[in-house]
Amino acid sequence: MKSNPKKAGLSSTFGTESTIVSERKINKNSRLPAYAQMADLLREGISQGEHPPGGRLPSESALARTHEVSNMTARQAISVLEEEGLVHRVQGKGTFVRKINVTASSFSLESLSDVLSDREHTSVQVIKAGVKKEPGMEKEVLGLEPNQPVIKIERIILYNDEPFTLHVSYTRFDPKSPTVEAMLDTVLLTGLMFQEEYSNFKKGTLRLLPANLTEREAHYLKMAVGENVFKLEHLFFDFNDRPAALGWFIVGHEKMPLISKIGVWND
Amino acid sequence: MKSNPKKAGLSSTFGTESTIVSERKINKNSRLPAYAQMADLLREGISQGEHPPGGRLPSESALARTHEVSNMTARQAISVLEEEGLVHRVQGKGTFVRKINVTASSFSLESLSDVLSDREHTSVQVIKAGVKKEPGMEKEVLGLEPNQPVIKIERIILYNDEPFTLHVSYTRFDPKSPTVEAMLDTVLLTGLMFQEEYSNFKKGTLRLLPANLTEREAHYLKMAVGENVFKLEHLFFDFNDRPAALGWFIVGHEKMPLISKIGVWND
DNA sequence: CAGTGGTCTAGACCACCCT
DNA sequence: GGGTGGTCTAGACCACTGG
Repeated sequence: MKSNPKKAGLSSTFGTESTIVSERKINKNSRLPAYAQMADLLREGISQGEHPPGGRLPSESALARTHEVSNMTARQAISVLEEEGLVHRVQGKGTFVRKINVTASSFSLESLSDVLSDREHTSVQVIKAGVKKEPGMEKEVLGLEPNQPVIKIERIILYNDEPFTLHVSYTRFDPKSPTVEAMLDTVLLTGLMFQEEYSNFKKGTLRLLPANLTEREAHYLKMAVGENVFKLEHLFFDFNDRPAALGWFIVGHEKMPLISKIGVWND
Repeated sequence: MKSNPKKAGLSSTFGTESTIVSERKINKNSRLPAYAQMADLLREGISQGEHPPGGRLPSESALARTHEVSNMTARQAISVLEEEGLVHRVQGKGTFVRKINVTASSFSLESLSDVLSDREHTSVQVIKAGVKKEPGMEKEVLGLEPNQPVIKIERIILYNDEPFTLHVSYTRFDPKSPTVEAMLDTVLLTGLMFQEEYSNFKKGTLRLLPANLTEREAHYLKMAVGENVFKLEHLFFDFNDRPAALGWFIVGHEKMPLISKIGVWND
């Protein structure tokens, strides 16, 4: 199918050689599971206008009947499309093809992940690491008194020996905690950013912001002062639900493209 | 549980009144489905360290046995946690508790959606609308000759009569197309941004970028020149897979907070 | 009321992993 | 081979929607 590109416009859908997608059979001996084949058929049907945006899909039981599978299998097929954001179900009414919508999309950090999990080509360069005793807003966030110490680390993560991102973090210094070493490991070196994650944190929040490079940041990242970059703030909590570490990454947007596809992509 | 906050640290998990989460029964007469109750129990177990990060959950059949439900139901419970990003399954090996990881998160535009779908408090103010005949890079993207016309629209979306976002769009002008009106409707007024979406596009890509307000943008948005903002670019394709509309939104980051939660949040 | 999606069962067989 | 997740069946009953 995908190797036979043709003009598949709304009006040319029913040409002589084109088959009605919804009538194609599924092959139960294929390595591809029945539900996946069925999802493909439905997706193609949507793509070719057989089920227009806003329209209703055949009911689950009808689909199960025509494709000769059980109810649960048909349901699973539809679930695939639902997770892709292509359809949505309404109990008692039916399953409807979603109309395309910018606000329905989401952006993942996998491009960041791809780079950082590639240990072969990634290295870390510590700029500054030590105990900070002066007051600061980070202590407020971590629930500490102004005179309690925190661990501050600044480092650059390099990819192919080129600066990729700058990471600043503040971690609560609590020698009584058995997890402090693990936290340090997490925040300092390997954790948070490599495939083999080491984090012992329970939960966290992230916030993405637009920013401009400061002189200092630009220096370390070998970029121009004022350049548009992303600032990715993080705050992590330990298993006692106490804030335990906060910080942020500075990374150029061309190094971390945030792209999202919506609608029906058949490739 | 949630109304009884206590220090539930790793070492204080097995206090006198706390029960081992995994041994609590599910109530088959509850309005809450069995799989959801089971997912809650597992989530709580993870939250309290019963299943530490990196550890393996009991097998699906074991969980089905101990909770006295069928295999499929236990499986569905685990699927909930998997969709939440809390566990991941490996065929032949087991289901494992994910270690927390910044790069695993994703950011949705629902804060934007919330505002734009609130028709009560939203209005649109068109700055400029017309046919552009001069060459421009937008024509290249749309696959047009330099002298073919495009429709250009600039408008502000207001929320509670305050400027919320600036939208610029270029749409292919193709009077022969039966969908051109629908496209116009989509891009101009209601579509793309309100709950009742009208889009007849098949697919699209979005890209999020950091930017600084230009003088012109700042003027219309009543913000300061140079302020850090998000630029959300979009490109939509019609059902013939031809690029049909492109444009971008400019929106302040405080109006569109991009926040993501990761790990175990029990609330 | 009939039709829809949502949940659930008690099995079955398969693909995969490890020992 | 034994354990794991992945797929699948042929039903059942429920909750919700709309006429």
